[in-house]
Amino acid sequence: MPVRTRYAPSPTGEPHIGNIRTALFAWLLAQHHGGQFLLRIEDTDRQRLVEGGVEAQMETLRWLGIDWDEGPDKGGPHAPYTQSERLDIYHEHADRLLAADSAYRCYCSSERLDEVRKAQQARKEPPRYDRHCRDLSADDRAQREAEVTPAVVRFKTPLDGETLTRDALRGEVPFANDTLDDFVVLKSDGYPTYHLAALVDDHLMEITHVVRGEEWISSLPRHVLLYQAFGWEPPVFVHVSRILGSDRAKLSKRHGAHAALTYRDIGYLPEALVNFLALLGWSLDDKTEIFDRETLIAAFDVDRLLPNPAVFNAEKLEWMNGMYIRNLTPEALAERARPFLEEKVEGPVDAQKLAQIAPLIQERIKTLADVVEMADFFFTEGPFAYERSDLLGKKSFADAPDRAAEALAAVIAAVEPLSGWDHEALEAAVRPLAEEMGVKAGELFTVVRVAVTGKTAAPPLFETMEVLGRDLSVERLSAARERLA
RNA sequence: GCCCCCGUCGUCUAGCGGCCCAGGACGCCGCCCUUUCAAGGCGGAGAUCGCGGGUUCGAAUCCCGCCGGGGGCACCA
Repeated sequence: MPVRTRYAPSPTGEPHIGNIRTALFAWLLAQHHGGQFLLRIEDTDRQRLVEGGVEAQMETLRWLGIDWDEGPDKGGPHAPYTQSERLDIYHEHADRLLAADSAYRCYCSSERLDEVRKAQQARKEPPRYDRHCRDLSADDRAQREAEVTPAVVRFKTPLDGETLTRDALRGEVPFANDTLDDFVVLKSDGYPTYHLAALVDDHLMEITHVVRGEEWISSLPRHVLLYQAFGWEPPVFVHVSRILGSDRAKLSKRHGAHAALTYRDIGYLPEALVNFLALLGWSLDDKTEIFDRETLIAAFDVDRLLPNPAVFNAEKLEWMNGMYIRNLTPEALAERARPFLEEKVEGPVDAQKLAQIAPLIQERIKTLADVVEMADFFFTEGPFAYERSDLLGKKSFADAPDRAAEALAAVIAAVEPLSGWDHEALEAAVRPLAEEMGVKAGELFTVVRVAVTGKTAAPPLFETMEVLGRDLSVERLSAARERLA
C-alpha cells in the first residue's frame, strides 16, 4: 500500500512556521516512501474563513517547493478536496452512525449547554456535555424533532472502559472513556466538525499516515472510537510537536516573523527555510546540518522524529541562509537578489552588472535583503551622506584633512590615466602611494573606500572600483576631496 | 478542577546499559588570515543529562515518585 499523507489546513489566515513544518514532515514522509501527498482544505468553520486563505496556503507551499499530487486546484481520484464541497458525504456518514446507534441527535440549546458547563465548573468538575439527549424516549424525540429545527449529531461515547490509542512518536496511550464526552460530529448549520470531516476524508482519500499538530493528541481517542464505529482501520498517527518562541511560549507575532511567507519577503531562501525547519524536531545524524532536498527525502522518516517541542532559533536560520547564499552561483544570487535591490533603487537593475557584483558580496550577506545595504552604492546617484570622520578614519588622517585631500588627489592622479581598468592594475597603482605618504596601506584604502562607496564596511575595494568604472570612481574621489577642502 | 504530552550546554540536537566525568551545530569569546566588513581556519568558555529514589558490576540511557513546562477539556480547527 503506497504511503499517502496530507496537509489539511483551515483557511483562517496565513500559514505560519509551525503549520508549514508539519506540512513539510508529511510531504517528506510521502516523498521518502515514493507515495503521494495531498492538499485538502478544511473550511467547515464558516465563521473563521479568511479571504484569500486558500491561496495563501498554496502560495506558501509552492514557494517552498512542497508540491502536492492531489488538491483543490488540480483535482484527483478523490475530488473534491475542499470540505465545504463534500457536505453530502459527511451527512451520509453521520446517518450511518445514527443508523448504527453510534450517534444521536441532540436538541440542546447553546444556552442550556452554557449553564451546564458553568454549573460543572462551579462544582470543580470537568466541563462536559451531560448527555441530556442521549437517552430520550421515542416520544420525546419525536416531539423535539417537531419543535426544534436545528439539531446537532453527537457521537455516543462509551460510558466506561478504555480506548487505546497509538502515536508513532509516543507509543500507546490509553484514555479512560469516562473522561470523554459525547462530542458533536455534525453542527446545526449542516457542516461537520473536524472530527467527522477529517476522519471521513482521511479514510476515503486513503491516507495512511496522519501527520498533524500535537494539540490533537487529546482528541485521538475520539477518532479511534469513530474509526471503530465505522469499522475502518485507523491510519498511523504522527503528532508533531510545537514550535516555541525564544521565551518557550507559543510562537507568535511577538517573536518576530511568524507567517512563513514573511521569510520570503525579508530575503530568506526557501531551501534554507526547508533545511532549517526539517532540523526542528528531526535530525539526519549527529553532525550533518546542511543537506539538499534529495538527501533530506532519502533520509527522512518518522523514526528520527522527536516528540518534544523545539524553540525557534532565528539566529541559526540566519546563519543557514548565509550558507545557502554562499553556495549559490553568482548568477543565481544576482537573479534572486535583484528584486530587493530594485525596490530600493526604484528602477531596473542591470542583471549582468549585478552578476559581476555578486561574488563580491556573496560571503558578506545573510539574507537577500542585505544586498541593499551591501551594494546599493553601485546603483545610486548623487553624493553620499557619510560623515567626515568616517572618511578620515581613526588613524593618520583623523586630524589631517588636508593630508587626506592630498592623498585623494594622488589616488586620482594615479588611477585616472590607467590604461587597463581592472582591480589588479588599480591596486598596483594605489598601494605604492601609501608608502610614499608614509601611511599604512589600510589607512589609505579606508579613505578611498568611504569616498567611493560611502560606507566604512564594503566589498573589496579594487574589485568594487573595477565594477564601478573609471568615470564614477574618479567622480566620487573628486567629490570627497572637495568636501575636505 | 480533570485528562494527556514533554524534560541532554542559552538554543537546535547526537545518544537508544559500558565507546560519554556526554559528541556536533548556532550564538558568544580569543587567535590566525586580511585593505574595511565578512567568509574561512584554529582554539576556548558553556550540560552535576529537571530532581529524588531504586534495578544493575555499571544508567543520560530501564522502573517508580516528585517538580517544572506545554497542550486539551467548543455546534474552532
